[in-house]
Amino acid sequence: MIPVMAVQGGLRERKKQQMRQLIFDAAQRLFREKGFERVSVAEVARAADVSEVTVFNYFPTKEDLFFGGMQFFEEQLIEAVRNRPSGESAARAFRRSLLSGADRLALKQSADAILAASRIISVSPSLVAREREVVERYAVRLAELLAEETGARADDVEPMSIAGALMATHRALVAHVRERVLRGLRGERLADDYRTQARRTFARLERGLAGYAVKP
Amino acid sequence: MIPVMAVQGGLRERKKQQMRQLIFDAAQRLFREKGFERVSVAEVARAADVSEVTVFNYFPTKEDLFFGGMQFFEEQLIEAVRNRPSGESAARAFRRSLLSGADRLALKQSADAILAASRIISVSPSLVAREREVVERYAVRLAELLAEETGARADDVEPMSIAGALMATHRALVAHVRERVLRGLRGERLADDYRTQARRTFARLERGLAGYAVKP
DNA sequence: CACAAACATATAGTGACTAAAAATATATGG
DNA sequence: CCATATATTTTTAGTCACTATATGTTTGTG
Repeated sequence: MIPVMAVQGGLRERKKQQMRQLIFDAAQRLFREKGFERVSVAEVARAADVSEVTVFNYFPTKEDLFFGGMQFFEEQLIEAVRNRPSGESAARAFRRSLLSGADRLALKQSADAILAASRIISVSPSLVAREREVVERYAVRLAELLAEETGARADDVEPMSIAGALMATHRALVAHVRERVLRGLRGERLADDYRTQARRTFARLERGLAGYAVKP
Repeated sequence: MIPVMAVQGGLRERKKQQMRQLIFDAAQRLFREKGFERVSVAEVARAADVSEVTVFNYFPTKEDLFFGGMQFFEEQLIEAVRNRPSGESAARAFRRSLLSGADRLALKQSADAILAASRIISVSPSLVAREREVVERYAVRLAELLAEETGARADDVEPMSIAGALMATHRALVAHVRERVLRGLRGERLADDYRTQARRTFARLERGLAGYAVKP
């Protein structure tokens, strides 16, 4: 007998979604109250009124309880490069995608969300490590895309080097914004600061490092 | 009473060195035999005939048992940038330091060491994570150096972006070499391949990304 | 040799994560 | 509507990295 694909509106499927949401919400609340490291998975399980094993059933690692189904911004960056108009370089598309996020940065709710997340992430080695891992995965994907488009050989270093450089720049910008938000910068001034930094850094990358930090 | 700095040749100090070496050697042997994940710290302790707590006394994490007191190559990269001759850019110094390691790569013992290490690291998520962490630490240090030299403001993105780009390139080269070594490439052909890749990638970084992957 | 400091060990515990089996809920064919 | 297959949850038991604490042991010093 062929197993039927779970019906969208089936009770079982709905309960699963609810259960997942229930556990996730409980976890998020606890993390915001006490920080990531000071909440145990057992505690999350108790708060959601399920067994510890069930938590691991929905979220394979504790870090997943924090990042949840978060849509990573890096996804957009890759899509922007993939769908760039002809005549545009990969770096320019990457830059464009980064800058297109600047407007949202001015919103109060964006800054608040960044603030809340930064506070929790920055003091947790395992969350910081997870972020690094995620960025690296996207760097590899971007490198694959670049390799394909430029017709580079599968083991050429150039695509990965450039993908890594672009992702490193993205990360540096994220770190910068977090720092600024933690220091209270908000609204248009935050967005402007971000745009300025992004433009300056990309100007350097696009123009090349040959002229950077030449010893006098 | 002022505590006297431990005498170099004191018995206590010597025993400590020996103990450390004993534990480290036992760990290395086991890792090479069975891989990193399939060796427990308790196992290392038994092999070295010490208590588990003592192992953690000398090596705060299991990963330290693998990397030990390894002198990270990244240290040299930063020193090369710091001590570069006048007229030379940071990227050029970085490149020079990377290329200066090419000769050693041709040595059989280098390739063997790389092979052994790659095999163990690549299949261990925690060792891979540790490597990422180490590289990031050095990227931050390099960024600090660049910021100081260029007189950038403490929170400017540019230095971290460029340091990240350089370190990403270094990592891409390392990944490439490991791949090649795993596939059996050795000696001068390995070194030549490395040099070629390094030169090509740096040519791109130095010339700038504006002309890279421009969509037709 | 006596005594203080450094060091090793035993013991007990926390917390993330896994394997396996039993219990419970849901879907489905008749 | 019921019987049964299937999915999901829970219980239980365990592994492993790592920590805290108390206690024993060794080494340097006056």
